[in-house]
Amino acid sequence: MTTIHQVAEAAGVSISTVSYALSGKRPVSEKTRRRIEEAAAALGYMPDAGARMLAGRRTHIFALTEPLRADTHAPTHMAFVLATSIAARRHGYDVLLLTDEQASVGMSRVASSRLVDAILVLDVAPDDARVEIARSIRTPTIFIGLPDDAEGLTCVDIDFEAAGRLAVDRLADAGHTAITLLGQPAVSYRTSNFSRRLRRGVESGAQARDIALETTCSGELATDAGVVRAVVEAALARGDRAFVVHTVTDAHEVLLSVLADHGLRVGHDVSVVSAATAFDTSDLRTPLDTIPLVPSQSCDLAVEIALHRLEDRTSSPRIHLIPPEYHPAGSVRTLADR
Amino acid sequence: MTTIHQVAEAAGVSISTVSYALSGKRPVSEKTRRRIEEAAAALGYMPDAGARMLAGRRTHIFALTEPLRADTHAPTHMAFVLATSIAARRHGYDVLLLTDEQASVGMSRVASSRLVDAILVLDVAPDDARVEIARSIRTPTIFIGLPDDAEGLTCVDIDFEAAGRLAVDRLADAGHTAITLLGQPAVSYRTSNFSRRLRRGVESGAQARDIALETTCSGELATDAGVVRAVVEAALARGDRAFVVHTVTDAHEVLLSVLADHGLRVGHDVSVVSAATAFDTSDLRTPLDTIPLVPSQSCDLAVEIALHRLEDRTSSPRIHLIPPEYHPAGSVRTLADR
DNA sequence: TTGAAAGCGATACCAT
DNA sequence: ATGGTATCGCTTTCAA
Repeated sequence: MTTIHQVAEAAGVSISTVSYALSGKRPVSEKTRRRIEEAAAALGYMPDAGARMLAGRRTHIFALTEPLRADTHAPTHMAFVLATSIAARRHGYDVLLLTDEQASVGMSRVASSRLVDAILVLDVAPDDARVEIARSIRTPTIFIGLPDDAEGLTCVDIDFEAAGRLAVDRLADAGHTAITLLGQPAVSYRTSNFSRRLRRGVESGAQARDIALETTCSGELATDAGVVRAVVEAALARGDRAFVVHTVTDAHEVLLSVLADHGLRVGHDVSVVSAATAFDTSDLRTPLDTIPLVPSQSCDLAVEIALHRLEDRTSSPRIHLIPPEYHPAGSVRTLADR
Repeated sequence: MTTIHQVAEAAGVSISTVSYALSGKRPVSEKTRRRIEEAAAALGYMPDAGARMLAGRRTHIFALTEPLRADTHAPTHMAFVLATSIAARRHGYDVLLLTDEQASVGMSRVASSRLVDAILVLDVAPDDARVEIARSIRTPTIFIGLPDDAEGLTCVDIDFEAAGRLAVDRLADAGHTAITLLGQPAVSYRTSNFSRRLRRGVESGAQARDIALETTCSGELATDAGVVRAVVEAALARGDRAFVVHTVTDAHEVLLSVLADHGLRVGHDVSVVSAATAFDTSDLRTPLDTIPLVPSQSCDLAVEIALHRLEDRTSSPRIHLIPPEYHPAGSVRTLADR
């Protein structure tokens, strides 16, 4: 093992100079800095993590809590974990996993043992148990998602309400007067807040634009092709020609296949907007207008806020809502087609 | 923050006694131990992670490297991460995530900074780049999976070859003389070793039992319902009435639906064994005999081996293959049905 | 611009 | 059975 002493000796300087040269926390003459860097590289020096944690005020580790619920959509979840990890590494941070039902206990543990500098909370439930833990510890905690009671918390999330309104606005602009929301499985409205918020946005958007709205679920526990098919058939029977889709891939395909069965051309006879989807809709048979859910947006911001909180301990909690983006792909009919 | 000194003072003993009492590494009289535990609990004492890492020879952290490839099956992957995390926590260990393409760099980093005591390697590819990294570092590294060249490595995995043979044996015992292996998507045979090993086991089993074998893939890049349907139709046309299924959920459903279309009763007219599946086949319309892939089996063992390696640094690398288990559910025809 | 040295908070050895 | 203390390798103040 190479220590800072050996690097110092090799470079002919003191250990403090080595420390400062490598951390950049104090100006070091160009020449000695190069010597130190060369020595460090030659010896394969890497500061001891434990020593750094003990002496410094940073551990360079974030905890990431993720309560793997049964209804967790694995691919989306993984995308968030990956995005968080990449964002953290970009700032020299590693990610410690706090999985399973022990997430709450784990938070207290890593906080009081000073194992991590901050905690990032994924997959936030409306009445998340981690909320009260977060309030009880001094370790900065950032929620990626919005619980019902966010008092005193720092949260980062997409503005799902705005996303819902945005989707409706586009459809209303295209001249539609009746919209069907093809929503998440019913269980999602019980366990997640983002689905509710999106639905609320769609509802308020419809009200504001005087649109007739039908909101539906894509199944009970999971997305059910039969349910989706029935919902779409009913919508078409009502005369609805505009859909806001907020669910997983499969339902998109069912929707498109039903529309095709009816000989309806997406972007001409009917309009479809896919809202808050984490996957790539360009793989679908018909490209869809999307309001994408980009994990890196939330995760990058969460990491930055965490770091900022470490710099400035006095900065106060806040809710950061990221404005939704609309990505057109021709699936909403234009004025020319009316 | 509570330190060991404060606990010592509160309990009226020295810090070394506190350390020993809490770690149990030295006998401490029943009475003083209770006093110490009470004081620690009252003060909410939790040893400082950095100090422990520096002073002790353990960090109590495992690294878990996972290269999230495009074809990674997210739910299965998550199950392995969860199983590892649970096994680690059971021994007082936390799990540090090493994601993305930087997995190799990350391994060297956490090894030379002594951030972790051992590294667990998930989702092992046949020619995994992490193999050479593992050979170049001193940190004990356990592969959960088997690379082509495992020389000098410690690996834990299900014995997929035995699983393949087992599946064939059961079908042969039931009197079948022709079997179709409904395999993974083609890409899987390029990126994973376990699919190859299972196929090899099926092949050698078929040879040993003098069974006509047809091996197929369930699509090119991903499981493709059309391909699966065609494969099953072809098998039925050939007269095959026995299937070994080794792929994800969807293909199972397609298989069952085709069989139903033909009026074939699973467990009577046809036999089906699902091999090395991580998901719950009892959700299918027809329960299937399975040779389950239980993540906790591999992960628990991997963690135990890692800990053992830390105790006894001289213990030599080894490949640990876990024997497959056969779980009957009535989907293989019995003698009575012939 | 650089160096010396005081901690950081545990563990574990050496005493008693 | 318990206590004193050297030690781990770094960060950071204080001095020069």
